[in-house]
Amino acid sequence: MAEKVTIATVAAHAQVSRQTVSNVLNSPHIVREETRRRVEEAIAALGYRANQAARQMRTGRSHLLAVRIEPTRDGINGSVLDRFLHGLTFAAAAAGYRVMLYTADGDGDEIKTFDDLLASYDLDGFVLTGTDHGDVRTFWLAERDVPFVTFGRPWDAPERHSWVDVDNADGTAQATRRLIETGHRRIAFIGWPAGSGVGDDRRDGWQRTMKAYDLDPAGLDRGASDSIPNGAECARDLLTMPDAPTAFVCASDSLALGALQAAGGRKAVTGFDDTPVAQAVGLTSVSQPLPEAAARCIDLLIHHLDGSPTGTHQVLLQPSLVVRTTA
Amino acid sequence: MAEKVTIATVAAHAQVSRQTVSNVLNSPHIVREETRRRVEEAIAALGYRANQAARQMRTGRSHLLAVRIEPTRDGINGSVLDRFLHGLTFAAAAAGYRVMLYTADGDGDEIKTFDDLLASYDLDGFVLTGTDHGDVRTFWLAERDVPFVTFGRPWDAPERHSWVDVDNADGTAQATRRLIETGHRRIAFIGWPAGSGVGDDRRDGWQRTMKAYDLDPAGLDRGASDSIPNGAECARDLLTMPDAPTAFVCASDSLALGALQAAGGRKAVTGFDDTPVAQAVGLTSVSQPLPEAAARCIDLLIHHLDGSPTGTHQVLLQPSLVVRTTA
DNA sequence: CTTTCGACTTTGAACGTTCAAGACCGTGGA
DNA sequence: TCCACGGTCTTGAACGTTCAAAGTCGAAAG
Repeated sequence: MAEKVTIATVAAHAQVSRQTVSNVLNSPHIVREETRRRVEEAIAALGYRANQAARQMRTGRSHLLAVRIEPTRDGINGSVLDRFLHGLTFAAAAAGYRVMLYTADGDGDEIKTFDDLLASYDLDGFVLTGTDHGDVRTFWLAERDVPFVTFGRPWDAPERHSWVDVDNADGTAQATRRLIETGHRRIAFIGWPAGSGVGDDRRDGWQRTMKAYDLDPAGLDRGASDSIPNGAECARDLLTMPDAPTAFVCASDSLALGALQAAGGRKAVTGFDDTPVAQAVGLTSVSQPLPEAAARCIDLLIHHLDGSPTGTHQVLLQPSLVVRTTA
Repeated sequence: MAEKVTIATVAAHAQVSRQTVSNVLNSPHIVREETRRRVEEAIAALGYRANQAARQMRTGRSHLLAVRIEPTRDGINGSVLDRFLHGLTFAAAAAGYRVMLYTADGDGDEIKTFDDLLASYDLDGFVLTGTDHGDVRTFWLAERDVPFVTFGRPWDAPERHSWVDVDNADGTAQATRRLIETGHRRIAFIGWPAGSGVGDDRRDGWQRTMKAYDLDPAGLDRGASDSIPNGAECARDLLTMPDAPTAFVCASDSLALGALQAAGGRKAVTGFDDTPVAQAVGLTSVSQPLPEAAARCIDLLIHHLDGSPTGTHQVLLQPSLVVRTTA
């Protein structure tokens, strides 16, 4: 059908050389006004679009970013990634970049994939989600000067690399404050076992808020791995206390759902992540600004790519409490 | 750090020409056994990986596939796409392809994106999800001989292009059969308004099964757009009937959740899609084999790319009923 | 002994772009 | 008048790969 339109086609049509067309695209200021207009008209008339592969060969820049897509971890929280991905793709497109997906089985496999993607496709950068303590992946990438941004901060050394994160403590603080303001005094926290950065942060938010209101959090704290049954068990355990809690702040919607089941709907419960499940059952939950987080990730990444490679940058976003029927 | 390893590096190391290395990679059979081994050793020793951009320039094949990522439609069903995407990425990687994401606002915008992706990145093919009746996108792609596969069949002309789909009717049939076998006789269907291929198909499965067991489906059928409140309203409406239903087969987990709320847990309910919400609340639901569907999409697409371009192929997969506490 | 053939390998060119360097041209200072 | 200069544009080369065509060599055929 349409013959392939290359820079040469445009050049011929506008009566200039290849390089001038290239200049119009990449350094418009060095081209004379009138020439530039003529070339731009030719580009529009012919529907020319630069071939990325050829450009990449010369410049070494692919305009491709990679993100890992994980096999829906626990079913409930999976859709967080979904929304984040959409935001990334959208923001990347606006900046002239495209998002490529990859899968991996564990960190070791992921590093092998990094290597492969970099060698084969010359990827410009990575967005990592779900970073661990002392994440090997970040060291591998940093060592090779591969630009990357993580969604989730490195808890051991906040300034080691650029990241975007949501203020988890503020999320549970908001939830706790809301419960206190609606009259609750005995407010329990159901979270994950101590040791995970995110989990500890969410616990902190609850604890600090309790203390700020002169409420004693002692004994009202439980930890278990993320699942509905575990949430239910923790809640049941808390309810057998002498001075049993009247409300539960939970570190995830899964745990919250368990608490909700155990409490039979008679207690106030808040979750975290505002997953579709929360929307479905009317669970009050802390919502992360995912589209904005994604956009900031792209911002930071592109800043690394285009701008000065000086230093790292951090962005901390505030979550918001979505109040529904359970609190 | 590591100097760039090109085909020339490998050639020098193995004492052969560039072309021989290329042949080892692309047509090993025309290279002498011993030479091939030597080249392969050099490749391994140097960690060589073909540069896709350069390869693409010569061959016109990018080894890139594109999928649209949508802004989580209704919140509940969103995660279906998530799981499908993971399957696609995984299957594509196994076949030497990578998956690129794009977003679009409506079909018109999507076509503009097609154009852009094809011109800029030389995409090899597309996977489309959620096709409508007489989908403009499929015509546009077919007209330009761009390989594509849809997940979801074209209801007006099943053989117009290649597709992979799940047998929706079989899903609701399984659900209905299960309810009948557990003693229910008055089984209602809550679906979408007539006119959508998928929705009609799901209704058919229920209706046919009812008739197969000599049960009269008349009057037991409701339609509303997908949401929890709508599901609840349909269920309430059905429950006011003289000979009220004891069970509800629903076309989605959202509707099922509504029915569940309206029926107060006293009636049997089945949903569709086995979303995280269903898992969370114990809803019996029809599960689509998403990883397999994704793999088959990739199969078909690659068959179009590598093999003979003769004709189209169709794959219909069977869903399975995940029995939980609600039925 | 020469020719032909086949198996294998190499060479030059090309894909579409941008970099580096050079060419052109009119202006202004010496 | 001549030259240097800055602004503008053009030319050749290169990125890493594969295609097309040509080269090499030993063995079989004439």
